[in-house]
Amino acid sequence: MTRSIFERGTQRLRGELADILEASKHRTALDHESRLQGDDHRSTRLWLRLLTCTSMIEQRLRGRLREEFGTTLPRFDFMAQLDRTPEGLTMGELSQRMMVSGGNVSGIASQLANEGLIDKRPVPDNRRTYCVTLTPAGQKRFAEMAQAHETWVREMLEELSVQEHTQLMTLLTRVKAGVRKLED
Amino acid sequence: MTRSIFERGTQRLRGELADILEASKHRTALDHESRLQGDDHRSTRLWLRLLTCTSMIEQRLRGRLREEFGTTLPRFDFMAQLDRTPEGLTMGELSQRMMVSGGNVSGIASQLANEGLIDKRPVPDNRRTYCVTLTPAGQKRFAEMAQAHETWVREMLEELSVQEHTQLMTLLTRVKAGVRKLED
DNA sequence: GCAAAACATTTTATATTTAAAATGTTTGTC
DNA sequence: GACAAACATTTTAAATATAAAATGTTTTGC
Repeated sequence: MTRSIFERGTQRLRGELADILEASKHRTALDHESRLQGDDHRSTRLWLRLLTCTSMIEQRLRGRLREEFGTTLPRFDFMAQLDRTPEGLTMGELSQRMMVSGGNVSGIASQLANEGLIDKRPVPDNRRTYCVTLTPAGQKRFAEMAQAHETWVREMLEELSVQEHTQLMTLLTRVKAGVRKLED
Repeated sequence: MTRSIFERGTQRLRGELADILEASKHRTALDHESRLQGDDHRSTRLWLRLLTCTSMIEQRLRGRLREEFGTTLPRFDFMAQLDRTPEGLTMGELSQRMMVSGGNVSGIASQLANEGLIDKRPVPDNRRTYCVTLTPAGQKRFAEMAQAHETWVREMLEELSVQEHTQLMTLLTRVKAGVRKLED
């Protein structure tokens, strides 16, 4: 594999890069990566690219969910987790899986409970925890949304070939493992 | 830094089975992907993997910025964008680059202005816009944070080889382009 | 010129999110 | 059994986020 032009490190190539970035400003939309400096480390570049991709997809999904189902991404995520586990989840498990704080889950749960989309019943042998499940109405509602959601996601990622999907998945597995390793 | 499950010691006196279950829980931590069903499309799997990676990195950075600099990710992002462009940015440009709403940028800007970290001065030939720049104090503060920030990001992504970095970057370029194409 | 449209920003109202404190509950130790 | 520690959850306060309305300003089309 040949070294990237960014690593040859001559002043001239730096200048060329600056020109390319400058020129592309006019046709390229602005995003998180616009904050990059010429001397930023490739890890920073990669992180901002990752953040940009996720933000773009997230905003598109959020808009669609609001327009077509009058709901939000976190509420959809909450219901998706429950749909996956019909036997129910505790608030703590939901918090962990959704990767948000416990207080956040509490708030969303009381909303969904008020709307009759989820059930929250005490567990006999542990009065600290609740078992949260989708109600039949919640299951029905989620099924409709899930289908649309999958269509939207496919639409956004269908540019990639099956092989590229696999490659990207593999690389993200490595990222995930690397970050997880730091969490102990 | 949270201690591992194995070091907590309070629940050690359970059966062998419990330990095995506990151990396997630790191996595969829960996250967004836990909601996946066997029949979910690979695009959905990829999206959730992407979301998980971004969330993990985001949470780590947020915690560090709070602990070590008493600030937040959006404020850091705001300052990073300004540091990139010493000639200044308008509120609208900041909103676009940070990929958040205009009202949001307004709020963060007035905070940072109150703290003397940014300057917001009117532009002579267009009274609708402001030119926002870092003050010298803001530049100094940002420089300290940026160095730490880069270290944290490198730490999280250093598992990947240079080649993997490049591959991942390339694939995310394709994702970005694919999503952008839908935005009109 | 002049009205209408487009623009840049702020304000408003509401919802989301986090960290941390508060509230009960269960477990471990002696 | 007593009691401290760990636990699961909710509540609180502050920050962040959005969408939409409001406020000025500039541009456009006639």
